[in-house]
Amino acid sequence: MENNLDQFLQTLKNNKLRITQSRIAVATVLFKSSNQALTPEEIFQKIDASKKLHCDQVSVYRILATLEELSLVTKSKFQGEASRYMVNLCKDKEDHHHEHYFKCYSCNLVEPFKGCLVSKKEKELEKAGYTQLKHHLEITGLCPSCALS
Amino acid sequence: MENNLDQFLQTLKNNKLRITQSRIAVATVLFKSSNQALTPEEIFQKIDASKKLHCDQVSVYRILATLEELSLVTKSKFQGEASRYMVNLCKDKEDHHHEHYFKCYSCNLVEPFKGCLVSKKEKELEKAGYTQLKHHLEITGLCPSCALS
DNA sequence: GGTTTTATTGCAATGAGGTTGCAATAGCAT
DNA sequence: ATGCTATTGCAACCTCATTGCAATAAAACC
Repeated sequence: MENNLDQFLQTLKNNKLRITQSRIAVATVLFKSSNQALTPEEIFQKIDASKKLHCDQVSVYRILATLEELSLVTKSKFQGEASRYMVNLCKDKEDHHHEHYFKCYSCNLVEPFKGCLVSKKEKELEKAGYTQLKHHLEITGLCPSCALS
Repeated sequence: MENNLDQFLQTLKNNKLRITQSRIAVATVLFKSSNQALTPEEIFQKIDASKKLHCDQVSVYRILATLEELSLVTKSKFQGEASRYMVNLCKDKEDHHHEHYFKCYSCNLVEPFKGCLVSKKEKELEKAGYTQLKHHLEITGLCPSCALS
């Protein structure tokens, strides 16, 4: 994990961004919970609880925006809820450009799934004259382990 | 259109709800712009501009929620924007339970499209143990007429 | 190592979009 | 015309997020 974190921070340097205590703290929290997608609030709480550093919640928002631009984290958004962020563990950026996520409403598990369900429909629409199409898909429900209990 | 409005209001009565000036005003605005999907704010502005009635914005929210429950209006929601509402002109409720909408980011045209793109994926997920699946899909872009200009 | 430069941060304020509690009002059944 | 109660208006509050600006800290330079 340290290696991953170091690599993560190195990417900041490579993009001429500073390695600050706040950025280290956000990254560390994300790596420690790399199996979950966390909200800015949750990340802020974890940093605050550690008492190692004071980091404003606004800074968490700004840091996450920066990390997302560098594709170091992926953001998932579900209706009526705060956005959630995870470290982007996949090296291959292209391949990892997931667009769709499932979220369990019980345990908040977020998982991306590959293959775009909408691209076919988009091609149809393009033939009909629509342009600059974008889409956003959310699937929610109970994940297999929550479904059992 | 008057007939439609009367029918619309009759549905309220049939559900033991009162036909109030505010509800008439909201319904009238929706019928007058039945080719557009309006935000609560826009509906409020239009009522206010007519100066025929004072109707609080909170009431517009509440009225729209009521109308949606009765399937008299359909709601469409796009990321980072206010919800939009249109009169549900289709009589067949089942058939008209569209889930997906396209929205033009230039003219704000909203149009539903039939056929669920996600149901196949959902069946796969159900086989894998996921339950109580719901989804939300948004497509945005330029509609054919905005794409030309 | 000390100084300078400027990217980043903290703080306070603001914004959008929406909800809630409660007293006052207006539908409508009788 | 009266009474019951569903609706409304108002004020307050909520969540999630963004912005402006002065203070601070990273890191490049000497």
